[in-house]
Amino acid sequence: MDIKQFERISKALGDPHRIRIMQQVGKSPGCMQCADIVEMIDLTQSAISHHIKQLTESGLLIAEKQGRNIKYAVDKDVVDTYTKFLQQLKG
Amino acid sequence: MDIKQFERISKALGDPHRIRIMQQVGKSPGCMQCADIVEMIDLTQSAISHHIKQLTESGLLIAEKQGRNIKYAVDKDVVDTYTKFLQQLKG
DNA sequence: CAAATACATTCAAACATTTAAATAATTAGA
DNA sequence: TCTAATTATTTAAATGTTTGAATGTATTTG
Repeated sequence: MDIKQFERISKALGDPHRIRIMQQVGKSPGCMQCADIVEMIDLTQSAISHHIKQLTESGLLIAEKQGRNIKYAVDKDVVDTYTKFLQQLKG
Repeated sequence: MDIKQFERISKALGDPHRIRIMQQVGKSPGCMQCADIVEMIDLTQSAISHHIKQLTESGLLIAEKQGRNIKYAVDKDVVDTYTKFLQQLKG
């Protein structure tokens, strides 16, 4: 992982709404849809769409289109790679 | 670790200068001083002081005063606690 | 095909972060 | 004590992020 992607992921994790989205998607393996997230968080659909975009663009979430819905999942490999970079900071 | 501290740490890690500071402090165990960081990064002393403040306030760096210098070290426990929170996001 | 559903995009306003200049505070050494 | 060295703070400008309203784009269903 390069420093730029580490930065992008850290930024994506630096917002309470996005942290909550990650927690919920993590808990609901494979079956979390955007509409569910909209119900869960007190923001407009637009704002949530922006947040999800940051999470998918950083690589933390994988989006899979299913008809007119989208299913999200946490990319565990990305979390692990990020974790490794982080651990290296300990020296 | 609560969600608020996780957010603070993520934010602190969401900047390329601060990532570099973490990397260098990690590599130079116990003997990194502010002046060394100022030499390393092409920013004013003021800007670097602000960045270091974010890193210490998030808990990532421990500052130890030594005369008129300050010695920095990575708080490995904080990194580990953050890592655990992160791993929980995988579900 | 028309209407409804689900999500994305554009844009502008509100808000937050980053940076440097100037200045302050603390400490060491002459 | 006076001066130099090291780090912190205040302030203001520039830049970046977050948010919602409005609108757009697919896709399903009647």
